[in-house]
Amino acid sequence: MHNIDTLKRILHKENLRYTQQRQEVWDEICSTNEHRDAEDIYNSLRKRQTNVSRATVYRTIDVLVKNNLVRRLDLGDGRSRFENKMGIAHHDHIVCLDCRKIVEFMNEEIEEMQEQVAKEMGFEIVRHVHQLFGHCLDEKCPNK
Amino acid sequence: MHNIDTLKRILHKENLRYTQQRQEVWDEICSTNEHRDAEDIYNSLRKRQTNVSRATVYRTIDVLVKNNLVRRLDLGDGRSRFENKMGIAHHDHIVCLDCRKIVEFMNEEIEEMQEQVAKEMGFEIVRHVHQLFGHCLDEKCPNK
DNA sequence: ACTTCTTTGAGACTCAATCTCAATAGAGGG
DNA sequence: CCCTCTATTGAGATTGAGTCTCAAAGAAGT
Repeated sequence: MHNIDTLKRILHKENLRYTQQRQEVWDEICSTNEHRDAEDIYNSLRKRQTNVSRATVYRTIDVLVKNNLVRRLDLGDGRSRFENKMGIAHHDHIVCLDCRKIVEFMNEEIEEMQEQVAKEMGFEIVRHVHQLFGHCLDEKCPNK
Repeated sequence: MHNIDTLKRILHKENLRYTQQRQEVWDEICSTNEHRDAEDIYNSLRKRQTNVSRATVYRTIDVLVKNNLVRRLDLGDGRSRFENKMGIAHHDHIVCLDCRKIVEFMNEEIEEMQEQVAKEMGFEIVRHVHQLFGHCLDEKCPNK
């Protein structure tokens, strides 16, 4: 699996050591496309007998985020969610206020307008947050 | 000052009593257009000999936010900022990563595209967060 | 003024996240 | 393969924004 090489590469670049724990955290994050928080990831690791401490989970995620292997998502509820970013195209999120479902969207025109706006205001954008919160029209969603 | 009536109106609507402390917090928030956190507001009150407890500041802000007199801003750094919303048109924010300056922007086209996207994904938007983070080109800004 | 019910304030508490520091373990050199 | 030098780890303490508790103070109607 070339995920091992990916991790080794960025750890080397950062002058950090390749350890079993860091590999476990990275594997766990790569194992789904859900948007999980650090506690979820920690619990998933424990559930499969892999003991990595909470502190190490947080520390490793920080390195992965810094190196663009993982994306940090702040939905304003006080805990960060994380998603694997390897080979994943840029997108933003829509969140259902009823069922907490998270859906991804991407619109090239919005991205461009945003650049345009920043330019007009005298800014060079480094990153942006664009989240839509509302009600999904899914049958299975509560409040329907 | 008709800010008193505004506050009295919403407190009455919420079946809450009109108190000196609530008036003080509302006055303080109305006194500037900065984007301050709860601690800033609490400190400003103390500085002018107005003793309102931290708990009351938080509680009052919650009522004001719920009733659209105040807007809560989450810039992802772990504390909420607040801005007076009375008669202020909708806008989003650009934040300078160097000098932490916050500038407001509003673009009708982006707002529309956003609605369009949500519709396509089967959502009815209630609110959105759109923030741009980058470097401002201001002379006085550090890193320049 | 009296009664009822809400609000307030001080400090305890929560919860995600970070820090501390002794014990453990990579990684290169011999 | 072992040794040394550091980085890393884990358990638990700590932080910090925000919330909760509960006795005392204060609105508001009668």
